[in-house]
Amino acid sequence: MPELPEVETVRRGLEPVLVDAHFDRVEQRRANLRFAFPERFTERLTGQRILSLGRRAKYLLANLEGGEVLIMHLGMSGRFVIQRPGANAQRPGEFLNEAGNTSRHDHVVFFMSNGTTIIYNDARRFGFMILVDADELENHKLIRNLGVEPLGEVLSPAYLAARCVGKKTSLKAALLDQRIVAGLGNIYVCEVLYRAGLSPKRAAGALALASGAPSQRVEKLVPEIKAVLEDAIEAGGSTLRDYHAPEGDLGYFQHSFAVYGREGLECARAGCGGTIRRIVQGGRSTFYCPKCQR
DNA sequence: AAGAACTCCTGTTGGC
DNA sequence: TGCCAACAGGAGTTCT
Repeated sequence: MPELPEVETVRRGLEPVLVDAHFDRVEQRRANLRFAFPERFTERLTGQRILSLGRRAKYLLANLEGGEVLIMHLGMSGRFVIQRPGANAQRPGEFLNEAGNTSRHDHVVFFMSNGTTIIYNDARRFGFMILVDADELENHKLIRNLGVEPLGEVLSPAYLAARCVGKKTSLKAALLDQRIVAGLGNIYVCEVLYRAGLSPKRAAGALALASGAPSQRVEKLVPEIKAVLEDAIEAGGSTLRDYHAPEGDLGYFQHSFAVYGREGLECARAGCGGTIRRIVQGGRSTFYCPKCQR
């Protein structure tokens, strides 16, 4: 499901109900998601107070008072649902499928000391939760190879050019590579390349000059990465199929897509007149305008 | 060693 | 209407 803007929206939704609360009880309803749950997962959480809820790339990081960090990843279909104390126990209608029930995909339930119940639901089970010592977090194999946060100062044209020098892989694949820029996913890469006027098929190495210095292309690209993500966060992320923020709110950035999901439609760029195409790169859909993205 | 292909899993959708 | 292949916001692992 979620790329950086959706994960950040989820983080902001969970923060007020998680931070400073304790886990009164944790229900773990299966042995694994994408990975096995940690040993004694529920025992290690129970009674712990959450000091803060952070985000790195598409990972949510709950810092626990006892010194461990609960790392949560939503995969493709993971989501959190918050039930307020005293609220009708009925799940929000938006979440009900034709059978009137999605509870078979409710894999983890947090019962918090402030009375809220937080349900982790994940139909495809590509998400996961693990626990690591706070001191080990930066060295953890899932974290240590992540590239820069796209919204931080560190992502500059010079950085991206340096990371792409000599790369023969496509610009699309390079931007999806979490080791280079951490947090972009399939939708936002398409949107970024459109805004920057760059073909997704172009070699990533074209972002650097022969000297390794940033090219004009990357000077254009980097500000668009930041702008698209900021716009999407501002909009509460994108709602496709079944994505919801934890309170059930819908994001609305999907109404701003210029290319994603728009195959066959006319390019919206003034004076372009091209037609949006869908191609497959690395087994995933890429949407772009062949006329104005070069 | 880079880059591409394959894999995990379930639900929805679109074409016949 | 029903059936079934294609596709879905991710990314670790395995190949070439």
